[in-house]
Amino acid sequence: MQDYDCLKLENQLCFPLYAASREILRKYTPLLKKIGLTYTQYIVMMVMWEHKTLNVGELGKKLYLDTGTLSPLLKSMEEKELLTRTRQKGDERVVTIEITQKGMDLQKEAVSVPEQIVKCVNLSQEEAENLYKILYKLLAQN
Amino acid sequence: MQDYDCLKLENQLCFPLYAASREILRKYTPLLKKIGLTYTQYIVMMVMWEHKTLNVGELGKKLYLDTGTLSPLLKSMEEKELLTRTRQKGDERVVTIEITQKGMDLQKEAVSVPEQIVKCVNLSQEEAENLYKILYKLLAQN
DNA sequence: CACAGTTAGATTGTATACAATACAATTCTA
DNA sequence: TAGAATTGTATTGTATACAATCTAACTGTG
Repeated sequence: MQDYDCLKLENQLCFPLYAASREILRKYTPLLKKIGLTYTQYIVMMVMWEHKTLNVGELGKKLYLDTGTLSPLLKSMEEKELLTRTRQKGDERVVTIEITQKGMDLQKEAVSVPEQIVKCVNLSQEEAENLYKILYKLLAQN
Repeated sequence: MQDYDCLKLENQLCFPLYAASREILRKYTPLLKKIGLTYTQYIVMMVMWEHKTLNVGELGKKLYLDTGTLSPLLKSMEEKELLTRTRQKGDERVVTIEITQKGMDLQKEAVSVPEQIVKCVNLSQEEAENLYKILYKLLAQN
């Protein structure tokens, strides 16, 4: 006689993590659409706004994304002239990503996005900090 | 002179949520592959193991998934004979999902999955409970 | 220097997600 | 009760994710 409680949805920690992630993402989508970005493109831009130039591997490490996701994503963002892709002299295996002026200009339009998200996520300061800490602890285990 | 700190990746709450969700999912994938399931199919099975029969709408509400995801998913699970789909008599719009014997049998093989996941997620009891509570608070805001 | 091993990205194949739209069945209402 | 809304699913189109595989470039070694 086996106990299957561990297989109940409500006893899973992964499920609310997965569901909450998608719910929040769904809130971003319409806001980001106004400035012509998807969520994944948005987090790439956040890194690029801060660092200006980075190679594909470094970007992947920061975003926890592999090249199967990044390669086509970066290609399409290059077509939209948000960034450029150049093979690195000295080591042709490495592709350097650099933000363009057009990409930098987009930052001004993006500031309102986090502001609007905060409004519809009602966590106390303490809960938010706690969540942040625990999630980064999870991420550090890789 | 604008302050763009709110657009730094490290100041986002959504990003670690999104990244941690994918990291955990990545840990499930190889384990679930052994019993022939993907993660999304697994959470459908968790609901079906508990409820045996449910319609598409109810399932979507429990899993926070829309029909665009569920329809093809349930169809492929029917082909694998894990469940059946039947139009409801009395209201032909409703599709009733019912778990099959083969689907029920899979539960025995699945119990080891959460056990193995727990081993590679190192949170204290308190952190886990806290995370659980905050995530469900987020989910309740929809 | 030849070449095995490694590394950085790109490609392919499979499986989601979800917005937007479509559609058929049901219910409401003038 | 006929037509208008509503409801429950399905379909289409777009954009990821990631495992697995591939390929070109680089590196270390005898």
